[in-house]
Amino acid sequence: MAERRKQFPFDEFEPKWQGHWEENKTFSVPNPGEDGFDASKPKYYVLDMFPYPSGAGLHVGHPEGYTATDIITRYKRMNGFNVLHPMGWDAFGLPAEQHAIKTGEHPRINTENNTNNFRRQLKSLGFAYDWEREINTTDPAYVKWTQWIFLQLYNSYFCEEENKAKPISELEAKGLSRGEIDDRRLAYVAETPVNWSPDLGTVLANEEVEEWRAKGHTVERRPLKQWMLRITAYAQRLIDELEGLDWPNGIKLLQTNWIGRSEGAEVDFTIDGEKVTVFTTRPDTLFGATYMVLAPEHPLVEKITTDVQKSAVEDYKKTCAGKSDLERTELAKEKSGVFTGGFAINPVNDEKIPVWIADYVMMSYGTGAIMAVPAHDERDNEFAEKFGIDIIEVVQAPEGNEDKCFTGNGTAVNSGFLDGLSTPEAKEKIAVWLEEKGLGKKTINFKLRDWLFSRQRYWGEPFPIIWRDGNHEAIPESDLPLLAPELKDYKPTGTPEALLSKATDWVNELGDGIKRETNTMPQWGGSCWYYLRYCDSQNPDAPISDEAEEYWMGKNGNPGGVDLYVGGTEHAVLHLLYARFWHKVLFDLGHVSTPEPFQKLVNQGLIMGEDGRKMSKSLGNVVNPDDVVELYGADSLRLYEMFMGPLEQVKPWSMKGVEGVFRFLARVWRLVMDSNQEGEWELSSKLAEIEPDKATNKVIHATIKKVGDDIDAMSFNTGISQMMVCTNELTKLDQIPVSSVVTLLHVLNPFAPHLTEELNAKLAAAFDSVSADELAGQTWPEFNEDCLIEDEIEIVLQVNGKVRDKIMIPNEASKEEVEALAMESEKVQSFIEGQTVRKVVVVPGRLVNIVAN
RNA sequence: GCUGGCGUGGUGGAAUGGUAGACACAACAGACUUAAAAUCUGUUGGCUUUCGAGCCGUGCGGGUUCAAGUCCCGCCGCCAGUACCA
Repeated sequence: MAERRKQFPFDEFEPKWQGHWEENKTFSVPNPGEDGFDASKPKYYVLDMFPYPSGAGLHVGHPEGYTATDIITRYKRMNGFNVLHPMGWDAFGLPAEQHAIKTGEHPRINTENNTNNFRRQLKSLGFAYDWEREINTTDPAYVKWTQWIFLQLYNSYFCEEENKAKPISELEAKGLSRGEIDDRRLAYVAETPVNWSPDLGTVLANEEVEEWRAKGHTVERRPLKQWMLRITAYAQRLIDELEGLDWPNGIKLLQTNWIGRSEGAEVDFTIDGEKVTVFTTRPDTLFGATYMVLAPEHPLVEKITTDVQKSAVEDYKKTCAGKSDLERTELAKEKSGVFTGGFAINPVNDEKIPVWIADYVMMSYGTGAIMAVPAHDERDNEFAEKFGIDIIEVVQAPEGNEDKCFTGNGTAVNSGFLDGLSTPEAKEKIAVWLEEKGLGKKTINFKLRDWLFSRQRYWGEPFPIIWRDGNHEAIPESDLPLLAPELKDYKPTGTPEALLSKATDWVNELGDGIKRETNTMPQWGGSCWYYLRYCDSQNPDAPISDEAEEYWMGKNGNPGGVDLYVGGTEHAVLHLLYARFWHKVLFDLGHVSTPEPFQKLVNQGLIMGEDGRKMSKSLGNVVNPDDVVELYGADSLRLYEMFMGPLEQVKPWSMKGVEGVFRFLARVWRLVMDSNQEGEWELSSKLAEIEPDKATNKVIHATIKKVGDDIDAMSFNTGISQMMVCTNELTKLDQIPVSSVVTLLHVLNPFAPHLTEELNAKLAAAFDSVSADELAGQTWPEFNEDCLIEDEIEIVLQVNGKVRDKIMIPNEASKEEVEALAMESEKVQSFIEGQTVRKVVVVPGRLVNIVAN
């Protein structure tokens, strides 16, 4: 295959057209108020998840989603939309910093090299991006606004009454103290146990821990003072407002579960006169609580532990503290715990129940304390059996249920005043009772934790914050962007001290005992709002102008601004949740006009290696897009990625499959071009400016319709197969109507833009009837329903559901006529001979089913 | 364990409840060629066949329907996410 003869000169015309598009800024789209802006056109915003420009370059997975959005972009343009289709770089991040640690080189250098390579690769695929809007999260001009948004968070609080963020100045006006105000900011400082990775030299968000552990780094927990973002304030809205979005149900569910709302009640127990509140979703089982468990880190543990138990409790706490979360889960098979020696009073019956500590109770969820009901909770059951604690049944299972530990809804028993009530009724009654007695109340708990937002690395946005007398303060907006100083080396400090603390001059440059904050923001910062910046990427005065925001993210009745967002499932939770959170804050503060960022979301499926396994360097099954472009051209790569199967599906790569679509494109080429004696390409002699016959017209119009519908439905693979059918039909003709070929080129253009532009230009040069305008600027061909109507149609004849014959009947035949014609069929007759016809079902235009026995 | 998703030829896949396997890959046969590549044409789910055709077939078992790959119930298998969330 090394010396394959090129079946069409893609290596000549692809770079030519790419250069043409670049020079002419074909896909640049002006903003409202700019030259050439056409306000009469509706907008369509198609967004790709922007890549992290890694050293490995583009992977074949990238062009999968990018080609899909590119097809939509070109199709929408041809259908009269102003289409915003931008690209940029999520360029902060650990790999660049790891590289800097190794080489001593500033991470910016490596990042720039990688970015240049990515840009070259994307341009070689002919994507219709508006490169004028290109952004890079590490650009000072971009960092400035990321920091600006952080300050919006810093200067806001969440107003419970109005369920929205409001300016912190309102609290100042109310005369709240500094401490009270700082406690309510959406961006705040807290001392919390964090995931510290000594070899990465940074802390990680809970959500990131697994990823870096998998890469072989160690992560341990330790308490540290960190910047947090109050995402929990938005938990309910983040669930509720998923409703109006056109997202895959699986992703909505994933987010909902991640936020993890659960309804229940808080109940106050007392231990030695000390109040301990537990959270439970089953207050109806309160009479069955036979022990209590506190998280090992619970502040009350020390107080209630008896002298006898002291050393056992201390030992247990030590073991837990030493365990990472991972180890804690790995050991989850076996319950462990220690009795504190203390007892709690159950408020419903004044029973004394033992208080234990166990690592199956988390300090970070609920109140860090539970009432254990071993009869109706599997974990408590396992624990109670192991340690010989009483198990009292308080919910009677419905008839027939044999579960050893019944956790469903039933009827309350052994529960005093609750006896005989159904579980929901009992929950209601006990809640009222608790509230009346001042012993508890209904509550809602979320799994979602506040977002740990600081990192100790270098290659990220510094916080625009200074410390004065132990208090934090925002730096003035006019001082943005605040850029990190140059460092002599990028090695981790080995302590949780941030890397920027090495730059002592910078830290202290403001004098007067003022110190700069030395933490930096995580990579999420830049990626949380990049879709907004694209709308107005060069604006020096604001992250986005109101006018641009209203047009591109605009109010068209949808809650989400971006019309279509395509990317991998790996961002199903974190990125999408974080971006939604920021967007909502900006919405509350009046900076954006929609409550949600992304209206429609599509996840492309992973592309596996040819061996069916995940592509990886170590398996040697990675496909480099550059190689594919070299051998078969960009159009072939684009078309193949769309032809492999449904976009959302996981599917294996096949070089043979690439050859298949390459052959198809070669057939399209040969519809127009022929090689002469000298082996040069010349216009095909079969082309003629003739009216297409009925059959040709039918396939052409069927193709216009099917391809258009399939692009709308993002069923690209079936659209391509229709174009293959169409091409095969045209190839068979002795005389090929030029108009039909031109139509085919129009519908193929979004998929294979280079080839179609080249052929269209060649046809335009030879035939007056062909417009010399670029296809990219032309409109989508009109589809004529009449062309699909046949005089005669084929009808399937079934007897008892089995196909027995096919007949041609006039298109306009009535139901009765169709039935009569069906009964005349000899084959039908032979199958119903001697039987009684019970029923005849006629499906117009399709089939007749005769039921007989 | 829980929550999603998926099971269709040798392969990727196609089928508003209405002809299962479109389109493509691979394979085989033929044409062109000294030959190969490329290209073009044909065959290609299984079984039976008197070559007319017949029977079976969408993971397994049931059901609804004139009609089920598609809808419902119960299993089995694979993939992904998640992990003691009280």
